[in-house]
Amino acid sequence: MVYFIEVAFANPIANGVLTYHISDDRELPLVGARVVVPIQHRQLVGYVTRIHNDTPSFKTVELGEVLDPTPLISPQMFELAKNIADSCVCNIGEVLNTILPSGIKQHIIRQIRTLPIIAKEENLHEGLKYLINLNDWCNYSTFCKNYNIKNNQINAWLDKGYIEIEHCLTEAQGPKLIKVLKLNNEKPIELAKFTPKEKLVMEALMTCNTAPTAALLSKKANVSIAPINQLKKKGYIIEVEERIIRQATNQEYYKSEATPIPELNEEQKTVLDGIRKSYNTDKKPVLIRGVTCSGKTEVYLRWVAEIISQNRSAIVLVPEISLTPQMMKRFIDRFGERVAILHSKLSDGERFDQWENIRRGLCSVVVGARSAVFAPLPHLGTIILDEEGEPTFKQADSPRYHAREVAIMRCKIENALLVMGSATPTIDSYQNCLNQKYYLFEMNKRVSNRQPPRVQIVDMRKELVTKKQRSMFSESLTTAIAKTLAAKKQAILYLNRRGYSTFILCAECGEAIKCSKCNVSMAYHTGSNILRCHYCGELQEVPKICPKCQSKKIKFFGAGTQLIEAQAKAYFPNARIQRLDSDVVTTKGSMEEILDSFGKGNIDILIGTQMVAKGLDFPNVTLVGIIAADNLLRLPDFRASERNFSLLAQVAGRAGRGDTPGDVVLQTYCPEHHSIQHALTEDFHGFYDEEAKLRKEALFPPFIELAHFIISSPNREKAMNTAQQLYDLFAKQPSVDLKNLFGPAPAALEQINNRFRYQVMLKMPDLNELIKTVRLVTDSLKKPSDTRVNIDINPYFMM
DNA sequence: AGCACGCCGACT
DNA sequence: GTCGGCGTGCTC
Repeated sequence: MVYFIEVAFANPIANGVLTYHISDDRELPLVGARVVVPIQHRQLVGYVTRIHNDTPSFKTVELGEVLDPTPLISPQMFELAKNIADSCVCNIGEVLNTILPSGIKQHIIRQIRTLPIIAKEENLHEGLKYLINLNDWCNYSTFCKNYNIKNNQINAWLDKGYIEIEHCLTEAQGPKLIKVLKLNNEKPIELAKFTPKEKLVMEALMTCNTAPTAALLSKKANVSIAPINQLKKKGYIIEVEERIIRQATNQEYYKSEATPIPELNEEQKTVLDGIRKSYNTDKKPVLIRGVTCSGKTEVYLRWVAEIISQNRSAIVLVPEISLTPQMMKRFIDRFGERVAILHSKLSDGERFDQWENIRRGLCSVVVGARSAVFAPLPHLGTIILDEEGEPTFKQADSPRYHAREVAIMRCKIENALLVMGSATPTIDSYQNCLNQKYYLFEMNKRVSNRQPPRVQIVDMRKELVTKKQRSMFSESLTTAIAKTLAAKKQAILYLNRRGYSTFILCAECGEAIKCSKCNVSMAYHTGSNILRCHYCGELQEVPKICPKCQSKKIKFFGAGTQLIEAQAKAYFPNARIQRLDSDVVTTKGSMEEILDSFGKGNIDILIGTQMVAKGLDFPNVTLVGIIAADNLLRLPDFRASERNFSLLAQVAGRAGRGDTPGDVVLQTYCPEHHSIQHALTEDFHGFYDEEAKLRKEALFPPFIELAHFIISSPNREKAMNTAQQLYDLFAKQPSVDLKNLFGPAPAALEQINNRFRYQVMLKMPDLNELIKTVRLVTDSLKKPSDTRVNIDINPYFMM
């Protein structure tokens, strides 16, 4: 019997899968295993997606090496990957590639070297001379690039037999090994034969509890490395390789202080009962809507403890792990070494180690950001999704999955329960509660009956008229800060920087300095005194004269956190002010350091972006100032109101977590907006009713299913034509209602990284029907190879 | 006519 | 992604 193996790749090649055969003397690989396969005259790593014996209509090639005798992807995870590929309308190879940590993945590289025959030749190419001199394998692509060698040149050399090319697998990150020293038990010790230094070394080694490295031992014995090497040579000491697990968490910061487990209040008990009931019956997802401070985290902790006691495991998904170190701390305090942390700042090696430990069942709890939903835990019992509405749970590039939807699918496959929580659930999830797809529990009481903060709205339009100045601090905010400082309390100033960062403008012609590739204003960074594009990362020096009108009147404008910081320092020269944003937090530790220092009261005013909004709990903070409460609303996005409401509620929740009630000063140019009005009182239901009505009228999710397409190309014509073609194909579909098909139109960001972008949008009442139609149409779309079509089903970012 | 370059599309 | 094929356009 001849078997055929279907293989998928990380980049969508051909129609997603290619078919190979395997000779009958070879063992069949398992589905999900990685394999090396020849593709034209190259080799590529792919994933086995199907094994069958229906002879295909085309000629097949023999399958290459099987990399994983036991697949890293379990059958359940493979099933999950299939579901994701289906619901995101993407290639399963892309999904499998996303599921595996990058540290584990090898890839194929090509190498080149010269053959002996070449010695007879004269007038050799510089590149060949280099290779002869090197007399070893050399990386193919670097070689071609360095000497600007074209493909036909390589082929000519191959024909003449000058060179040869080989494909080989790179090393995976693998476990980290260190060399440690041990006594050789087979060789009896004769003290008389040792020199004095050697004696010191042996004594030191014998007092070690764990095998030391050579460096450690030399330090301990207070000798140089030389006597150690001598002892190794004589055979008294042997060197062995030992695997170490890289330390992924900052132990110092997370060291527990053994806080007693708090009693649950009635509300918390009710919620926990509800979770338990769903788990023991139909396992419908549970949504906890709990106001800030209502004690959701304690409910999670108790629930996870119950799951662990049943010998099952838990995944806890939090927005972005670095944003909520306090949440991590609480899980580590409660569950200690059984907790694995997965976050974006792990190196490939650290990630590999964590992943491997998880897969072996050494951890019962995984806390992590979006991609932790793929953590390979055996016996999964529950997934917890905290802050369900956070946009970071949606992946921005392919596969454009939402962690919530993946969690739902995974729980179904593994017979586990999804528990979601949020102070401000998305309209989508709340609607699902109303439709009985989720169970809803509400927590309206604040733990230990803390008072909600007093909120004051400042209409910045009036402020501008009366004060006629461009300060970002209103009268009310300045007064409130002064009062807070006088009372020796702390303040947080929050700024949503998006679309509002500092940029540079010519006062003469009004032209902003724009990125040459993306056509957006470049952001100005005070520290490095340089301009940077937020979309492609391009750097540029601040020009002395305007590139358009040659005027020298270049002016700084806008209000990033840096400007706020500068203004705050001017207003309050005696206050200790610290900025906390992604520019400051570049190293692993500094976020924790800043928060630590803030917690200890060494900072009076903390100024920041999103980072200060999430889950921070500092009792001494009595004032929160929101600099511009309506920034988000200017984005072309149907979820903007929802996000704004949620952000404001969260930021406001930072005030008054101690015994004194807090104050919130909210500065805005549109105080009447419903997202701002309801945020005042944390009135989710009021907001929900209004927003749901608006969404229903405008026909946006969750009242319809939406597919969004970005068509991009370096060539404007091609992007436009492909977008038009896509529109026309949809228009021809009987299932498509023309009044629910939009575009083609220029995308909100028309040009990014030298690519022109157009968009098309399609709405349909039924999700499965939508996915089917999108798959059908995009498969039949003929497009130039440099033109890309990004598909996003129920998008979160429509830029 | 001969060659260089760039675009297109097939790859199992 | 990557290479070969082929069409276009320029030069001798």
